[in-house]
Amino acid sequence: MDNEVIFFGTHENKVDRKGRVSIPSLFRQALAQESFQGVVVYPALHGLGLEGCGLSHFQWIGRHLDKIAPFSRQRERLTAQIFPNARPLQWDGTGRVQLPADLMKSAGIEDQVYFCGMYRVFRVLSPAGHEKFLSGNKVEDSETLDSLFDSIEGDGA
Amino acid sequence: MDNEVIFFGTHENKVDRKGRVSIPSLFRQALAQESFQGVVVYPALHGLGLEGCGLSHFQWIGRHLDKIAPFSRQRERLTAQIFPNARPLQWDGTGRVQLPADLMKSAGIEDQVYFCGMYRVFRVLSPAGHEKFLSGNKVEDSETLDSLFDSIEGDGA
DNA sequence: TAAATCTCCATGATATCCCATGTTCTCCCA
DNA sequence: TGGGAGAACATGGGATATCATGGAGATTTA
Repeated sequence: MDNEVIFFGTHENKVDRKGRVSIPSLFRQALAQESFQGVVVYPALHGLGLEGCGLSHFQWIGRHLDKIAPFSRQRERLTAQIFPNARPLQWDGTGRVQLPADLMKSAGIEDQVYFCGMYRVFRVLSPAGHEKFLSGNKVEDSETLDSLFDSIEGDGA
Repeated sequence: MDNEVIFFGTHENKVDRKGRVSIPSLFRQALAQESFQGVVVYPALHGLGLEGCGLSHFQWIGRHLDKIAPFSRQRERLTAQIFPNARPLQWDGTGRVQLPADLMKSAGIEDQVYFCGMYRVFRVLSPAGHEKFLSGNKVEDSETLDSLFDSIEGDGA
């Protein structure tokens, strides 16, 4: 697949006093061929900041939930974490969206955010959250990273 | 396969004061039939300089991630190692890309780089990094080299 | 009517495009 | 085999476009 949506890089942007923030141009380009010209944002599952993606990937997340037993506790918890607080945010002519106040508050975001490309999704973090994000995901030595990769099954190709 | 992307050789190029650098012509030729006319660059996993490849090889890395449970901590950590620091760099009409300042800094690159073809990927190294790269990968005795080669399985053909 | 949201325009910084130059490499012919 | 013409390549610099950002005014919502 060619025009796969992939989010790259770390982008530091400002939130103005109205709560507006520019979606990084690279992210908008990645989402260019989506029918919905905007992003879906929700509190990150691992508890740090917000997560966002295009609408079609958000729908894909929903389909994953369908695989979980319908009345299980796990399904309820995942669903409850994502959907009630998720918002579709359409960007304006200059590529900005309005961050809802409650999401900003829950992520501790004030006047500065980091957008971290995370493959099919991206993170939106306050400066402090970004620090935690970096230290929390640090891999101590390259051996560990290799072994993490090695634990993935090969594709036999 | 004919049009397999393989990177050969070592190429020494300059970084101009705007942060631009020519992608070696051989590398561009190798990537000629990729849909994205550029390279994806990220900090090398073994901690020395930058690594780069074509978009399709990078997507192949992504497909490895797709095998991991989508909401798992392991997936998050692996993704966080690569994507926030990866950038797609499209070359211009003269074959140059703009190296992002943060990547240059992390690799200690200033005004000169070495491109080292490494089969499916390539390295981008500062002069000092290139020195370390050479000495770090030196094989002390032929016994060791033999055992490295012996560890490769034949294809039975 | 007040508050919030959206649209539009201005601006500085940055990245990209475009053209020019010198060097090296390749090819061709004497 | 030597030399010269031409092409390909790396590189420099100025012009142009894009991007993030701030603010004024219009529109909507409660």
